[in-house]
Amino acid sequence: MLNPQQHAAVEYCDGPLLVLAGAGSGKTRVITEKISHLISRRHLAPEKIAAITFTNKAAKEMRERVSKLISDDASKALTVCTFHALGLKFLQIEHDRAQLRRGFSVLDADDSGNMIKELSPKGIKPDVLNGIRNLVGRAKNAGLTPDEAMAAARSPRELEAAQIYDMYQTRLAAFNAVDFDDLIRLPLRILEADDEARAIWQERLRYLLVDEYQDTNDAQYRLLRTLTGTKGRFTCVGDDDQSIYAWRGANPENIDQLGKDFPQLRVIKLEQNYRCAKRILRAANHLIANNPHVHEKKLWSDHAEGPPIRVLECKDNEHEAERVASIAASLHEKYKDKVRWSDFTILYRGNFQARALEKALRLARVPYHLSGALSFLDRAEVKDILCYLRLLTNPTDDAAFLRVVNVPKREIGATTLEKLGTMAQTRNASLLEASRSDAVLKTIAPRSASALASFSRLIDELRSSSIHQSAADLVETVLDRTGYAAQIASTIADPTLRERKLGNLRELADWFRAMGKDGGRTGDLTAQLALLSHADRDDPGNALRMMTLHSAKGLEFRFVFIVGCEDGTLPHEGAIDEGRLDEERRLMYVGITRAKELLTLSFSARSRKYGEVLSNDPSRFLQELPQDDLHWDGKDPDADAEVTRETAATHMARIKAMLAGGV
DNA sequence: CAGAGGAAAATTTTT
DNA sequence: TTTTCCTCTG
Repeated sequence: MLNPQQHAAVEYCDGPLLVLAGAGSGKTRVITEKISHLISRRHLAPEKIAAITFTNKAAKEMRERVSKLISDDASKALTVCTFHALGLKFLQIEHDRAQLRRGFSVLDADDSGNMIKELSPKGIKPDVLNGIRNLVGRAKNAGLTPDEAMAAARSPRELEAAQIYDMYQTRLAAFNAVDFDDLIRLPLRILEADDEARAIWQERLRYLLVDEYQDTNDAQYRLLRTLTGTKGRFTCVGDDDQSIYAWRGANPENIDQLGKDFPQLRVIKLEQNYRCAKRILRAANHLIANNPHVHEKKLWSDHAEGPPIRVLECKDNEHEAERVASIAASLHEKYKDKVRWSDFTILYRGNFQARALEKALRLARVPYHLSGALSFLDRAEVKDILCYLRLLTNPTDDAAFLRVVNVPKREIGATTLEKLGTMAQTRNASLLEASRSDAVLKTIAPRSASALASFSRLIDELRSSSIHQSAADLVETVLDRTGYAAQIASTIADPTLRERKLGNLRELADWFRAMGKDGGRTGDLTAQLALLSHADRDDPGNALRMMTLHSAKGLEFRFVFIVGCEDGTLPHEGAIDEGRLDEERRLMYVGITRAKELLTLSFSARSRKYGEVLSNDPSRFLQELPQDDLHWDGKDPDADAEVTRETAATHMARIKAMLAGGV
């Protein structure tokens, strides 16, 4: 049953709509119900509807939920994907207008980061390099061309970044490749400039629903605006309190921009929380009240009060991990029939924090699933094979060429490649083309030249056989014909490791099989896979989930642990230094509001960084919580059982004194 | 050109 | 402490 506000949000389809939806207020429900409503009551064809999310995980979940409301055929025709995936789809159809050739490559963040590094002065300091990457990304997200970025540069550093941006785009064009930002920027440029394309796409997508709207950046917002035209056939759902991506260019002010660009905008607030126990919600509201607010909203819940929020005070990370693991295990034991492992989650600020937890969970025999950390798509062997596929479908992809030319070892080293690179550049040819040319090969040492020649022959042979093969079969062929499989067999002594690598490659083939069910070119599938590079393994099963606070957004769990509640970790020290505490606070808010029943916060007095021991203060956010709802558990492990409540204020003072004195 | 061994850096969050 | 990168040797 929908509440009146949700109902109104679903029914209102005549103009632009903004839904300000607090945490746990049923916003995904509104979107899925609305899709169903548009199809069955408004008779809109499902292929003309697109629901846009920010993560693949959210897209997957939304598709699952909506498929229960509509027919299979309708579900298939519907577009449910991320902004980036929509951009990719656009470019694959409109590659001519984007001046890309079919089979263009999508570089992941690693590839593009490395390319910018190569274009920067060598010996550059890592933080300066990161600054450049940031500035380049910002220019792209603002929808600026390299020329515009150079004109807009206000400092020597910005000018340098703009020049690197220019070289970077030139190189991408030469490689027939795009990066993540281009997946938004290029479609936007085409739609804004090309009336015909705009008309086609506005007709093609008649209604847009955007989830997590507060995370849109400027380019994404313009894309939305351009796609929906002046009529504004869209529903945006967002929550300014859950804006946690400003660091990568998200602009939460897009929420206000909507009202300026669409004066007819209707705004509906969802304020009833269906997820959290009263106490948990009170803590969240209390915390977030410390942030400035443009849109006041008062979230309420009619759930039970719930138990106090536990705060675990620990000696060090290991101790913290052990306690969290043992509390989880005893809860699971205590409520055996009523609780599943998948009801638990442990959240943290940075992926590195998972390490200590993993160890403790293994020891406690708790089944867990790590989401987000080095997925199999990030593994070297999988990336190698993907680069082979990229090179096969896009012979000008020099980045892929460089990655695989000497894998497995073919005696093609740095000197040879440098020479090849210069030759290719003067002839305006790709590296693969250059290594096919006799004139080029003549200038290279005979041994290396013949190695290069046989490599290019190998690629050409593989390409001709690739035409008749599915992507999954092609993976097998590549493994076999390139000698990659043989290399794994001969060079890796450890049988477990060898099996893991081969298993990863088999899984890659499986992915292609699953993705290619409805057809699709190998090149297109490879590009799609680049977008999945993180965290989207299928069903983790009945296991405790561990993830960063960022990737927890949109999810809910009965039992939530947030570890590392220390100043310097959460809030992160960089954020403290730069005075960006609001976003850190929202991150904590997101974490707290994931919990339905039980919330446990923990911090440790000491932690090891690079082997060095540091002492921490408890997170300042702990003091911003309603102290009456907290239950402090001291360092003594026995205290984990049942502890007398101490007033939080005295306890906090004692901890501070102890930290100041000790260590 | 490849592998070994030692020095230096690494930890914020993601499409 | 662990991982990555660089240099040196065969």
